[in-house]
Amino acid sequence: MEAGLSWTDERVALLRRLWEDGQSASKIAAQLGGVTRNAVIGKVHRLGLAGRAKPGEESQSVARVARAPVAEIETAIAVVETEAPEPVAIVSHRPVPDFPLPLAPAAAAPTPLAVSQRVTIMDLRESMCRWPLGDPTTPDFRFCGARSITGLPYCTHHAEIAYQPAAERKRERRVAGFR
DNA sequence: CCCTGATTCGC
DNA sequence: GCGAATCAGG
Repeated sequence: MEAGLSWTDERVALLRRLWEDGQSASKIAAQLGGVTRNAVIGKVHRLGLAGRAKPGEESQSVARVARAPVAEIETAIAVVETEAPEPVAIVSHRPVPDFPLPLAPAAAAPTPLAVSQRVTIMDLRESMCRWPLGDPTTPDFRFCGARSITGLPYCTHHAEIAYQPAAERKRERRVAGFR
């Protein structure tokens, strides 16, 4: 689904705005969705607007130093609602509720980690837990953000919830009354 | 190791 | 035109 992502006028416009706004290529790619930072950089060059922020000089549009990150979050949300590309696809692939399940796994030790960093998609990086917290359609939507297990999209805590043994699920399903 | 942009080059 | 791979750097 949504395989036809390309540089439409809208996407190019957004790219221009964000790039000139000082966003890094990777962040722009995340907001656009469906493209990598390389693609963004490549496009930026083709558009002939490479190289902003010279290390030695600059400071002329420092007026917008404190931009509200809200706009960025909104764009991210818009993407979630419409195409839901790579970076945010995980929001829907998990049929598990976003609250701790009431089952007691033998040693009920929920893993003592620095839980709840709560980050926006802007601060979410590849090595961070992508467990969604809250409503993706509201500005307060966050991701867990804790250190994720290498190779997995979740931290140890959320991985336990996400990847439950088949046996556990069967039991739950029966309890839930299915079939 | 995390990240950044720049460039090349096969498609 | 596009973007993965690669390069160069912080």
